[in-house]
Amino acid sequence: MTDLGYRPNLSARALASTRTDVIAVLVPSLAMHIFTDVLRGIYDGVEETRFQVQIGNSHYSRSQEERLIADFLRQKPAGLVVSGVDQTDAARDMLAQAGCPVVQIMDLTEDPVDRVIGFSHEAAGYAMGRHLIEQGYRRIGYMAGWMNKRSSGRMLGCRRALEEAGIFDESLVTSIVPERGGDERRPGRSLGEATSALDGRTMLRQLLDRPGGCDAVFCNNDVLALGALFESMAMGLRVPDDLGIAGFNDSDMVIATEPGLTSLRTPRYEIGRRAVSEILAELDGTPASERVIDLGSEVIARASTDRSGAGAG
Amino acid sequence: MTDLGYRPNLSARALASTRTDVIAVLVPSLAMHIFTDVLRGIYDGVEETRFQVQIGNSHYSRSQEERLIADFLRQKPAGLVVSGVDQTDAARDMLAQAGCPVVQIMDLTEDPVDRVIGFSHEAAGYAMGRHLIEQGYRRIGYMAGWMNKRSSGRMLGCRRALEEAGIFDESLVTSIVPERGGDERRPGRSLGEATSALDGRTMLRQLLDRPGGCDAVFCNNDVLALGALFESMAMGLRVPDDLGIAGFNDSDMVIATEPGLTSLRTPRYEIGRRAVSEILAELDGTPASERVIDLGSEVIARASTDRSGAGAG
DNA sequence: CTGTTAGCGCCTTCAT
DNA sequence: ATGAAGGCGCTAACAG
Repeated sequence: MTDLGYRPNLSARALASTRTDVIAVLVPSLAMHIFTDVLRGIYDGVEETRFQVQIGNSHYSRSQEERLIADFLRQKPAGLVVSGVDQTDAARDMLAQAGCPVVQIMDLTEDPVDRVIGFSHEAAGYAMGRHLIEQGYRRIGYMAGWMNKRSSGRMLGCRRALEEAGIFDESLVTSIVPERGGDERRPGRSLGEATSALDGRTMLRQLLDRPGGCDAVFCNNDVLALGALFESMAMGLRVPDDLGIAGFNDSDMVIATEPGLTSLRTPRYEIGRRAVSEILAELDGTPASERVIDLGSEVIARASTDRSGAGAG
Repeated sequence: MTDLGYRPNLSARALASTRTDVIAVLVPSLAMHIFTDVLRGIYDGVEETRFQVQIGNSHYSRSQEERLIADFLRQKPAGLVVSGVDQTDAARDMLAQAGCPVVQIMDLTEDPVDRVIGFSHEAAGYAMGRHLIEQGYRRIGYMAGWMNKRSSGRMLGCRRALEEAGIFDESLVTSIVPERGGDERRPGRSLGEATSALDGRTMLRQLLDRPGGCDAVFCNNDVLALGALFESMAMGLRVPDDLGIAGFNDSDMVIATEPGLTSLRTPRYEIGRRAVSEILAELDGTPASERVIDLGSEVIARASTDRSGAGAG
């Protein structure tokens, strides 16, 4: 087998076939580690294939997302991956007409444009709510950096669990900025910028100051949880006895905290990986799976919410 | 001004002009937050321009990097950004013949292929070494997740500072895997995977077990430093009195620890941003700056290494 | 089934 | 200055 060194010209091929080998990926942020993990899965998925990945950053703005979709579609991508299921109607229409596989990721919906791969944020929030209740916490707060459809879903799930137990208290929900149409900007800093651990410290103090205080807090991400943990230490609160702390994402940084932080493991890498494999399968004409693919999530219980006496001090 | 809605066909344009609007970016890893920040700068830099970004992941392998460069060059990119300055000779040759602006980033060299934008890791390591010495530490350890040219540079800089002070001890250097030709794999996990805070805990224990122990540790990244901090707490060591801890990168997670973690702020976002603007300038025919652009770095001293008595307990 | 040929839509050159 | 035309290298349609 001699390699003649022939390398087809991609531009010519693209022009003649009106198709490129580009898989376009739209993420709402590059600052949040959560999407970095998805991208890792996507890049690993296209490795050793002829496909290239192009990323667009919508900065959590639906209008910008709409523009990016139009731009990307112009290049006749081989496939399109978009984050979330709450696109504008115009965006949805474009996606439906894309003429290539389209995968929505990181959330679920009964009615995907083409295919959706993710997990239920509502179920995830519910599971964490249940976990905290089962550990005996009764004044459970929710701390969100700022709201979007997915983080609201988590909160709603948690709220449902608390309501079922008759212990929901509206005043124990705090966030930096509420959701507002999907085009909001967070005052003082750019939207989509990662919340910092400092926010977690601030918000924990807010929650503890509310009438009745709180004995546990479900943080919207692990960085916030880390901040809450340090604030507890600074205030002399014992975790998990005086205060339970739970995070979200189960990022690598939290597995070594002291006490270990309970968190919600989400299948970020797998979602990226799977999104690519579904696109490749669809291009091959072998779209194996269902249109709605739920990869689930899992509460990883650690010492920060362990009141059984086994792991707690 | 009426918009006729004419949208040139990018493939045809690329074919006719033998040029694309793609800026190709090569990173060694997508798992390390450090490169995510660079990418943010790059994406912000191309926003509102006609340029697209394509990312290649070399997984810290020079041979894979070489292949990716060849692949990218085939598409006649508008510009090329590569991480580091230690490419293979073949890769350097290709880059020199690229026929487009080439920017090496994240390090410095006297002899860039075209242009280099970064900071001196040696100087950064030296500065941190000096800082720890000035705070009165004498048994200073260095903890690297695993080695590459840049992390070795930091270590060498720190070493030089310690040698100048006559307190360097070879046995106080620890890492998970040594550098070995740039194509190494870390046993047990894939190379380029982020070191976890657990590694920081393990390595701190190793360092403390060495004959003579250690009274400060410079960690190769903030996640390691976080692990070291928690391990100290678990062992009942007081930071910064019994043990000084310094990290590297000054990531958002460390600014809220208790005590605050001293770290080295690096211009990651700016490097990405600047790489793009240099490419655009060169394409415009207005290559303003010098070929070697040093964006510097800065020790951010916090309580974790503060022995002045002011901030320490 | 293999071999040939006409575009794909733009850029660039050359003539006007 | 403006306009006409060839060709970039490949794919796909078609003829043999």
